[in-house]
Amino acid sequence: MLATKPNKVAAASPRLKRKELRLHSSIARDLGMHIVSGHYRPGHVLAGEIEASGQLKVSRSAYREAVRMLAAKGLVQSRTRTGTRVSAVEQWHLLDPDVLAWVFAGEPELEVLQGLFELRTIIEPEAAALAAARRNDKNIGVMRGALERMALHTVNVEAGRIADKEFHSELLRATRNPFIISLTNGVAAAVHALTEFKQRAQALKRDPLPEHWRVFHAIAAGDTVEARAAMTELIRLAITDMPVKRWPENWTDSRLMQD
Amino acid sequence: MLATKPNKVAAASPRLKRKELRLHSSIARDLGMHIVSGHYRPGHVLAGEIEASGQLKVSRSAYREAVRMLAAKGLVQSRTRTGTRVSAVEQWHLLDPDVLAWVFAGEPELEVLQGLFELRTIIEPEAAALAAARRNDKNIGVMRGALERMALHTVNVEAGRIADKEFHSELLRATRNPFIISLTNGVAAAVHALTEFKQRAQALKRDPLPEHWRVFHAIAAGDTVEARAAMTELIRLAITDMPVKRWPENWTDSRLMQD
DNA sequence: TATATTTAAAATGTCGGACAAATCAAGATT
DNA sequence: AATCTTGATTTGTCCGACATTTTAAATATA
Repeated sequence: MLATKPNKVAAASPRLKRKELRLHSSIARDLGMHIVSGHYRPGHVLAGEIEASGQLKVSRSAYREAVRMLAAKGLVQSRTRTGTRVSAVEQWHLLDPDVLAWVFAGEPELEVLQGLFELRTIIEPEAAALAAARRNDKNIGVMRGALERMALHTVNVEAGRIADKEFHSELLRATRNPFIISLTNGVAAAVHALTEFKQRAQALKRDPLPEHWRVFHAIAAGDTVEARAAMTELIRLAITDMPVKRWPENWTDSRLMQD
Repeated sequence: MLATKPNKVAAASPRLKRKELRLHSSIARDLGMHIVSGHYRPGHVLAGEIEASGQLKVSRSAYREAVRMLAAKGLVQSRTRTGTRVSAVEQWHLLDPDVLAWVFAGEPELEVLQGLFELRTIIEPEAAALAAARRNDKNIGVMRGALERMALHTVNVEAGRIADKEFHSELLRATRNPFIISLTNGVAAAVHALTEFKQRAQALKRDPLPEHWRVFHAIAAGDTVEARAAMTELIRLAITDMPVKRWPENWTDSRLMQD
């Protein structure tokens, strides 16, 4: 502990690896992933603080702080004497960026995939229309830059996927609607994980750039109608790109363009 | 503090008053409301844990757990040596039920009101259409019951507002989309606080029941087109009911029915 | 026997103090 | 001038104790 001051050899250390989470955060992440993955089901009562923290070899304080974080995200609920139990799925804050990322870190179930695309189909075309009406020059610049980097790297590598994420984030930011912007972080995280998931299954054959540029040009031109249509098409193509054998029933019909 | 063991006299105490939050939760609530209300602005560094917990007369542990909860909701970020600072608004999880409730507990700013209605205008008509396509008998029963209680109490009293909230919650639940359902708790909390806000300003003159029944009947009949239209109208009326002097510019035009 | 009351237990909640780790700023060294 | 060292400050972690709440068992009571 003493006299072993680490010398400064590895100064330019490659700390790009991971975020180096604090203890309580990494406990929350592990526990959270176990919960959303179904390992701990709703209604399940976690081990008591003493036992759980003992098994994890951490202090009760750190463990409690982790549980507080999960409770803040609606995943668990603590009561005296009863213990800490996993909440019903309806209580989960599924749009929380962390929760969403945890959900899509594993192999998301078909219904979940479908649910996310459904939400995107509802939100993003209207968001694109709003963005077309309210974007400023900075928004346009960031979006163009993101697309150029996306073209440079392709979405088959991490840098390209990050650019993709930034494009969508900046688009939502251009709506000037704080609630829609708040969806950004969550949905962006999910889409990011999702693209990774797609990549795991198979390299993307089709080039997704053209539909992105179409959305961009519509927004840059301030054409709300075209922006809405372009975004609808972009999401439709993204759905077809998913390595899913068969979407349930007549899914896309039952919802879109009913009128 | 000592030797004053409270006897069990007030056994049947009227604890219906409040939820009797735990210490850490009430600290988080107070701090959170100060943050979202603008009392602590983004970038502001909170007092150190020792000082802050000392001023609040609570232990450092309880204070830290409160901060963890706020961090889980994206309101603050803690770093060693730097301290705990209020995050940028874009980082806030505005759709978190607690955060949303805190925002609308005060006098929400016009832009925020506008943002929420904008989101509802986008989401809820499509949600109503989905609900019409996927609702089951239980959904219909709950929604009918909620509307009947709403008619009985009117939205000018708490019981009526709760019924209103349940109607919208059950509607979103009927979409069978977990992400949309997750919006439930948040949006419902906001609408609830909002109706209270409206009530504070003036008792509602117009009876909101007819448009609710129209949505209900459309969903019960499985008519997606009518459900979408009815919900659009319901929200439009809700907007006109808001005690707002003047909505910014040509707000509703710039967005809806552009095509 | 059935009911009500009391008692005991078990879990989270709160407290206080101590030390560790990280990080920034200023000072010392080369 | 640049680098290294040192120190100070703040959050992070650990530990141990007690309080509070709630459930369940035990006991007394009708």
